[in-house]
Amino acid sequence: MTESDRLGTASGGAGTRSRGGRPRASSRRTLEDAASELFLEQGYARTTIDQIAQRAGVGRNTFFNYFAAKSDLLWLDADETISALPEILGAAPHDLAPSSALEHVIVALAARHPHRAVPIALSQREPMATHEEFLAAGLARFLLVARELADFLRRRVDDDVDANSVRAAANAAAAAAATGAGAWALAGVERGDLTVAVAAAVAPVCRGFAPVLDRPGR
Amino acid sequence: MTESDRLGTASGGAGTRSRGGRPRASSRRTLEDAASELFLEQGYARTTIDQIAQRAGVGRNTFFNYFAAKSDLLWLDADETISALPEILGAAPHDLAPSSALEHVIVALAARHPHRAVPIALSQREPMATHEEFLAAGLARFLLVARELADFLRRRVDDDVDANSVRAAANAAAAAAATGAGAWALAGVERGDLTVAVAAAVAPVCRGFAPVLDRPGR
DNA sequence: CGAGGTTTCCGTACTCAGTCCATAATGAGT
DNA sequence: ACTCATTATGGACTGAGTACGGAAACCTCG
Repeated sequence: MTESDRLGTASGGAGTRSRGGRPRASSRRTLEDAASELFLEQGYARTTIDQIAQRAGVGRNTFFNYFAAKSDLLWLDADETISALPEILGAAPHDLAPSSALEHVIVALAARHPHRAVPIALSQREPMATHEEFLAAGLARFLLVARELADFLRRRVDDDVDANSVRAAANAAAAAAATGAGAWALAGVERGDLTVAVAAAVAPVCRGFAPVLDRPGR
Repeated sequence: MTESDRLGTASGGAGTRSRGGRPRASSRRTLEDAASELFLEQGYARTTIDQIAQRAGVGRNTFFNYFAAKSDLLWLDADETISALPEILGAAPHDLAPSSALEHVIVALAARHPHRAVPIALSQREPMATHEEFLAAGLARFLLVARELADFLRRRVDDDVDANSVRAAANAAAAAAATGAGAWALAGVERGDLTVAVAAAVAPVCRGFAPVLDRPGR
């Protein structure tokens, strides 16, 4: 159950198998491994889904049974981390002001990320089209995180706080976090700690939104 | 020259025609109009590039001569506004602190946008895939704006300010602006002023980054 | 006027991601 | 054994984006 429900994935995780039905073969990991190998050998752009499925010894349609798009393969590690966000949101201490809680959960999420997991698309020379595809797929992750952050904030904030301000805070903080994470990922082999990069980027945003979010009345 | 160079567009504007060569037919506007009609009639998803080209009385390849992707048609108005950003950056008063200048230029850009121009993809019921395609294409615009803002900031900021902080500020401010613009676009027929929506979203970010950006030394 | 040169236009053909559908396989529950 | 739910698989299809080659239109220089 480590890999709860993925993103656009057609319910890739076998978390909630009600009962019955043909059991999933272990195709998911096989597909991931085949894709990783091929990406290292030929790069992402020059690897087709047919090749991945063929090397995994599986039909082409089975690929789409596990992944909604080819670009999902570029975000496997990030998805793993992101899937822990709800748990982190639930465990956030209640004595923090909303702006501080926002900063806290983002840093906690970054701390959860395995240190070596940097997307394949960045560690290899890829054509520009691949880079754009990578970013577009990342946008979906960004929006998912930002939505969860906004919901989290909305629950913690006084009722008279503008809903648009809440979303602006969540999106701006998420963008700052993404910037920090991007800088971390693009740094050389001796990149520092992801947590500090993210924290440094997010802190100013949360400070700026503190007057807006933290108990404007009372 | 109103429409300088577009985004991925294969140099759509006839701004820098060195000399010679077959003159462009007036295909660009014809294609835009044909696309608008078809989008209203059938929606974006159910409209193929073949149909657009055919209605415009033009070959299919000519379409890609003017637009790099189908999704570019969803951002024509926004691109028009964004193309004014360099001019706005150049005209920003020099007596402003960097964080205030950042806020100023973003609001000025929003003020430049025509009040009625809201993307077609939002004013019509479209399948989710279209929405995602729309957002992915918007990401390219976002990154373009954020990069220009970061360059602008880097020029205005003291040398000892961390480059990553500069990019975080630019990205967070751009994300806040995009959030405000999105809320504005999604609001009903009686949406208020884009400028105030963007200003309200961006102001806290700039306030938060002020201690980081504005003369840390001296 | 003609000869390059350059750019746009157009048709054709191709690759490949993603969708749809019908069918078989595999197990659980009864 | 029978049903039901789920997965696996194969085949066919759509449509975006690319590549290439050649024709048309206009320029400038001789």
